[in-house]
Amino acid sequence: MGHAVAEALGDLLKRTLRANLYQALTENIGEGVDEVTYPVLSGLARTGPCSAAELAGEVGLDRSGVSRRASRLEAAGLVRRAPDPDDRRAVLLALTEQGTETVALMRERLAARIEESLRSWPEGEARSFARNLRRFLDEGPFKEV
Amino acid sequence: MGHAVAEALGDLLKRTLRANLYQALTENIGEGVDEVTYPVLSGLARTGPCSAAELAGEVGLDRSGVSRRASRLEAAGLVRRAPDPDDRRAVLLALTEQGTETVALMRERLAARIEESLRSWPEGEARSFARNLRRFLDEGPFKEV
DNA sequence: CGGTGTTGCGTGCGTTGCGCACGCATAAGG
DNA sequence: CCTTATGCGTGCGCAACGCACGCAACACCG
Repeated sequence: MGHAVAEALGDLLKRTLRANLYQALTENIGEGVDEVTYPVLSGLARTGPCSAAELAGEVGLDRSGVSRRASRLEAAGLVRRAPDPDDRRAVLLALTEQGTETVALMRERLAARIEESLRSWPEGEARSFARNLRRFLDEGPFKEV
Repeated sequence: MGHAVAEALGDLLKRTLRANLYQALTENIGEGVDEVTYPVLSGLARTGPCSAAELAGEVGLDRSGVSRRASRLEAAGLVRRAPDPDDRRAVLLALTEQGTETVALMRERLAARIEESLRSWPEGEARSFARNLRRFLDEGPFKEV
């Protein structure tokens, strides 16, 4: 049982990484966002405005890497650097309106692909799969790893 | 529905990548295998003895990269380079006995972690989750991407 | 109010892995 | 036999990463 899930997860990772899922999703979406910068963009959408250091923890990257990626996104007009009013050292990264739209669009794309492939599933199974996947994430072996 | 799955998948990828799952699994396992070389080792276990070029397609890497990684694994005694008896240009990569044991051990580790976290699930749900995950992979949007 | 340690940020530097392309050895075909 | 194609390893340039430095701004304290 564990083996079956492990095998499937391995395949999932392999395929997503190999195929550069991000690359497919970021195709024709604009100049600044690519498979490299996307995680920062997406992470920023999850966290809301925050510092590069916090975002680094979120996306599992060094602070400097986040900063550099953010610079690219900033140049593309998707991310804005704003001085923290409470601390003049700090810089808050935030999505611009265009950035928000972009990440929404990409999520829409991904969701559409998934929805499409779930369409042929019995309603109940699709629902239980979604629920179980979420549960596996929340309680499973990757909870805190 | 698609959104829920998309969200969960995003989290899954994020966590596995961030946490360097490979790193956790390859801990204390020997000298030559690390999170970089593991995919080659694992891919070789799937394909059986084959050329670096084939393996490259399997793991989604350039042939040269596979060759270099294989060299490391070879130095560690986990992979063996053998001349192809039918074609003296060709080189077949194959797992040594130690390599086979290593990949088996790592899979065991991963499966154990998953098994552990599935233990608290109702038997039927765990089974259906495993089945649906596999099905999602085989029929889903990552089928050929 | 000056001084000292701390925190947050950007960036230079060395390291690492990648893909591309070259050269060499062998196979295949006329 | 000579030409073309195939398979392999490796040098090279590029990109991204983490580390560590320097600078600016806070915080605490005598």
